[in-house]
Amino acid sequence: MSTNIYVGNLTFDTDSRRLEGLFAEHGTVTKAQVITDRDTGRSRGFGFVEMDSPESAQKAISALDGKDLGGRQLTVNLAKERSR
DNA sequence: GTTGAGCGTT
Repeated sequence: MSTNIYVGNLTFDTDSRRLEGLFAEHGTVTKAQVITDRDTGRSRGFGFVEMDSPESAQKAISALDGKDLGGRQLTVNLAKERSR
């Protein structure tokens, strides 16, 4: 099982700590990171969150996927492997 | 506005 979560369609003002706070409402967040472009340093509008257990991750996903945040509907699902 | 990095190879 995976505890790695992808969070997309974020507003560009959303940061890691906001993600952490959001997911912490549904489980224990072990890591939270909003991705910024490595080359330009600009926000990419998505991030990743890791929970302490698969059940927490799933719970957070079902609870937050499709949620409206800052006017945009969040895309939340299990993250894929780093390579793309 | 959509799936992470950096370095040689899961």
